[in-house]
Amino acid sequence: MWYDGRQMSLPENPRPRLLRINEVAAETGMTTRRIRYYEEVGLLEPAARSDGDYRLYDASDLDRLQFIRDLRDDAGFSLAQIGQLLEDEAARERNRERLRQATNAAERGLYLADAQQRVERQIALLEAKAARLASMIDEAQARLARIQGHLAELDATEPMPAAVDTP
Amino acid sequence: MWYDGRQMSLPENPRPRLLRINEVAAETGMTTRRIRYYEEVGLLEPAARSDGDYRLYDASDLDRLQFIRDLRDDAGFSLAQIGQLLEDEAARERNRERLRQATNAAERGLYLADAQQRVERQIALLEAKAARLASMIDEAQARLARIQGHLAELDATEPMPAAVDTP
DNA sequence: AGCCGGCCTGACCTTAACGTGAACGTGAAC
DNA sequence: GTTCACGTTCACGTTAAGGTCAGGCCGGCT
Repeated sequence: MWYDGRQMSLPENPRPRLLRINEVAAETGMTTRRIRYYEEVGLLEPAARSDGDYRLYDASDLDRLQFIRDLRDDAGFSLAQIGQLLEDEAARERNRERLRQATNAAERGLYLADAQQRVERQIALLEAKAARLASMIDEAQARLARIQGHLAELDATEPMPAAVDTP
Repeated sequence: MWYDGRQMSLPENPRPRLLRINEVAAETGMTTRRIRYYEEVGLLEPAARSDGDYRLYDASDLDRLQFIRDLRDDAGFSLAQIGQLLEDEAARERNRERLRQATNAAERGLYLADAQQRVERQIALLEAKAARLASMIDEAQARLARIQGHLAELDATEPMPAAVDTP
């Protein structure tokens, strides 16, 4: 990649530091297979490929992978749902490019408005899930209260539930 | 609320009205196969079997099924995790029996204390999940804020994003 | 007694989400 | 230039969570 010293002219590059799949796996705690699988089902495309077709990931790919894992493990979404949440990878690629050479402000505005919509949808879905969870917690607490009520009732009529010990 | 078929003590039996699997399926919106599968993996045992080996479910079974579905669909737990949450079915059966002939108050107290512990564990797990979800929502809102910040920045330097129309 | 739909078990089929090689190319080191 | 760990694709295996018959009993009605 760099041995060909040419190109990437312009005012000094911030050295993107692309990672190969094994490093990504180490950093995210996922297996390489899993990362490739996510690509296979369209969840993320590596930022680039090396000369010899190695996958090369950048920081945004790492973030995306973490996000996918959170959505799966914490929020419990299926990969299909996650795919919908993240919208299609093609659009992301287009946007990535569009932003990179964000020639004018209008284009940037379009991209940002799009991103805003997506994030808003994500938040809505997450909040819906959180609401359902909250109501489950409410129910559980109601059950707990009833149980504790019964216990109190017992304690009132009985002297001791014989739990500590009586020599 | 689901595992205590208590009350109904003494005077006149309220005719338990047991349901066959198809009725349960209709009421819960699940398939019969699914209900049998949950039994197969130890999530719930029907309250009884008929003379000819038909599964017969009572109200507490219905509640438990609903609870299982909530845990799966809303909270996103796997059936294995749900199994752990609900503790083993054998214990439940023992408790059901223990309670039915709740001879003395001390026994009732033991049962209730056990139930209390279980519900407390359930609540803890649900709240942990809710917390993770909440932090994901926070992150998403942070992203949203950043995007909106960029948009505001654009609006400030640019006259119009050309969205309304200019004749 | 016969009917017929519901129920039973058992067996195989399916899909999602990976795991586990096989066979072969890469690339930085020695 | 050979080595050897790492990478690639392709293919088949596996587990969870059911779906879908098949063949054979119930059971309520006539």
